[in-house]
Amino acid sequence: MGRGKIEIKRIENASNRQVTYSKRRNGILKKAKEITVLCDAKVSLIIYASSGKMHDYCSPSTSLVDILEQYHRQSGRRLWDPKHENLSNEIERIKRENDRMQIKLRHLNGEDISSLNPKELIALEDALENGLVSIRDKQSEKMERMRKNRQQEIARQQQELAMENSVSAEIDNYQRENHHDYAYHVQPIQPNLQERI
Amino acid sequence: MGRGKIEIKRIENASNRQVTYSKRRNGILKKAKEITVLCDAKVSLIIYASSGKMHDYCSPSTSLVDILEQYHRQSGRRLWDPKHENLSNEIERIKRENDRMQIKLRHLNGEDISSLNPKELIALEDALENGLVSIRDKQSEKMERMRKNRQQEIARQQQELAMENSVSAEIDNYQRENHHDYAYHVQPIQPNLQERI
DNA sequence: ATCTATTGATAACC
DNA sequence: TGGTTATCAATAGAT
Repeated sequence: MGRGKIEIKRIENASNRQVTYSKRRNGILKKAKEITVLCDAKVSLIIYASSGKMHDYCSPSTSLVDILEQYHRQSGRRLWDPKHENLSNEIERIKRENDRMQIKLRHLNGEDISSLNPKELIALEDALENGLVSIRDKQSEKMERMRKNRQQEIARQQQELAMENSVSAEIDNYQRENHHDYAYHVQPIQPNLQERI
Repeated sequence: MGRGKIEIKRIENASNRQVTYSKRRNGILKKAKEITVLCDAKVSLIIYASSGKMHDYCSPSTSLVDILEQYHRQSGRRLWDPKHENLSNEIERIKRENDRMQIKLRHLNGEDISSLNPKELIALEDALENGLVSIRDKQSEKMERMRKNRQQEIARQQQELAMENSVSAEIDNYQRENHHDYAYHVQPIQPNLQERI
């Protein structure tokens, strides 16, 4: 229906396709609304453009969930049971992994180890020892680093002090050598200059 | 469209309504199919007559589940029943627990411990030490038990042997004291009785 | 978006 | 239901 007849096959021109999509989509939505009003029908309509944009209609007085539940009952088709099953399996898988880890943790805490054979006990002992060793290594490494930093800081402070002392000494020298009379007047005003710095 | 224009409102005549429903339903289904072909659209359409009879269409190359999942993602509306949500929450919960345990295990192995503060490191060290201590305790306890069992077994065997010896001795005595003549006849028939017991 | 010639859908009828 | 047809509605192509 239009200026010319068209074949029902994919419209190759993308822009034409988009225009047609938009017009027909509105048409279908309108028809859906009409049939619900005219005939007391319940309609659920979901349309996706190839772009991914979605439009939907659901007759008033119901919800998509209702309609899908009815669909589920009437068609016998399982819409979300497969998903349920997947989720359940996933839960089982994770729970098993959980249990394994829990047992491992308990063993590492020295609990429930009666069931272990001697070989397993030795492996467990080794694991604990290795853990302990690497933690102590890291700790002493850290200590060492801190000690070094502290040492460097002390050295730095000492150097700073030495530098300051030498500057004071130079000032003293300068004053003694070049300004005997002047220094004589000044000193009482700042009696312990070198000790204060 | 038809011999006369109609108002879009519920058709009161039930039979007319049914006819119109049937015709329009086919119309919508046809339009749905057309738009999927013409425009690469994905369509899910479910229609219920007021009688309860259902008709549906879903564009090929997808399934209703796919479309509903996409709907779920895009609209954010919850289609899945609470059961689903519960399962999802359960999975999240278990996964979090899993992660926590995984981290703990790695820490106990001495891995990824750079992020721990000194207090945590000390706690970890203590935990490892406690584990080690209790495992070694259990091991030595087992050893002790085995040693004791062995000792008891030896004692039991010794006692048994002593008992056997004393029985032999008694038989010898008996024979010597009460049946000198008889024993003299019998002995050749059962020559080594005391050794066999 | 809007227009409109044309096709397509369908209301009334059988 | 299923078919016919006069009429209305949707829309293809153009602007």
